[in-house]
Amino acid sequence: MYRIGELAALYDIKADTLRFYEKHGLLSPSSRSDSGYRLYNQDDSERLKFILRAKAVGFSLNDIADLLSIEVDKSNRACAEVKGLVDTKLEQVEAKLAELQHFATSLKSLSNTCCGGPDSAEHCSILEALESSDQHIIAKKEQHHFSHSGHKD
Amino acid sequence: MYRIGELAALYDIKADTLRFYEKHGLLSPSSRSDSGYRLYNQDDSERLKFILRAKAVGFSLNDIADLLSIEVDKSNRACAEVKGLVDTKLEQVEAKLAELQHFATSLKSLSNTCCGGPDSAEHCSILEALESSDQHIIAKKEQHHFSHSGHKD
DNA sequence: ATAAACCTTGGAGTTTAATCCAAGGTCAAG
DNA sequence: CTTGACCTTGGATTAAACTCCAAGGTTTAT
Ligand SMILES: [Zn+2]
Ligand SMILES: [Zn+2]
Ligand SMILES: [Zn+2]
Ligand SMILES: [Zn+2]
Repeated sequence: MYRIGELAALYDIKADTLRFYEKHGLLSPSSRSDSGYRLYNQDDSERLKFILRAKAVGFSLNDIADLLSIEVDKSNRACAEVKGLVDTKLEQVEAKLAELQHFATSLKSLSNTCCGGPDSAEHCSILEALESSDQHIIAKKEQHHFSHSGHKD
Repeated sequence: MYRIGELAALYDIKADTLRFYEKHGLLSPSSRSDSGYRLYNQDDSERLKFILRAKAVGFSLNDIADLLSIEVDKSNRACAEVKGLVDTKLEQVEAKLAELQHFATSLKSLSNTCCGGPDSAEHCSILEALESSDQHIIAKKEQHHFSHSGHKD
């Protein structure tokens, strides 16, 4: 059993955040002490881990609440429905994954166009790309800024 | 040349959002009409595309402003420094990518544990996982909820 | 038995990223 | 030459997700 401060410390968040999650129906402590202190058990802790991981990958608390609260109506829902909800989230994750991969590729080629040398960035191809039409340069792979006239690479 | 409403329509955002980005130093129109209307050119449009893509993958506007505004001090910075900043962002993207992949894997095995059938989700393994220690079930791949006693799969 | 370090509640304040509003100026069409 | 769709500014409001505060109760350690 963890008190609120202990659980918060365990995940490096604030106790306030846990109270906030409780108020918004994401995570309630499974019990309270005689004096009213919140007491979280291992299941609560695992649930928090799930919430934080979902949050870390860009789900809103509302998204997460949807996902976690399917169970309220449990007996009136079919497995198909539940699985559908998870699969919808999965599709969203995969879409985000694709975007992120695209962006990583852009950044990688942006990085590749630059010599990374110690001289002035006056004619740095990264800056040239960011100032105006990045797509132009980002689209060309392995360019290694040949156009760089300000200094030798 | 696009007026504010045109550019906004092009990217399916509000004109207000463009004014907001301008106020926060992310994107200024390259010119104004005689009457003071904002006029955006193709470079502005490409820059907006970059901003929106960065935003879509989870960068805050501050992150994006950092990335876009390296150029202010251009001549006093070395290529190494500029490249370093891009590489730092790239590392962040790759970290996020890894988290997202982890999460997708979790969701996939969560989905796999469920039969997806038309019967009551009373004993649905997805719900069982979400109610308590998800990690337990999420860790086991290809489980296909054998423990499902509520109905046949 | 009295600090120090925790916890309780309710409510206010903060940040981010818009989004809306009011009062007015501009422009093309009929 | 007026109507309607657009634009301008500054300022207010929203929503999400915290974060902080005040006034007080509890626990633990000396
Ligand atoms: Zn260089
Ligand atoms: Zn460079
Ligand atoms: Zn089933
Ligand atoms: Zn199921």
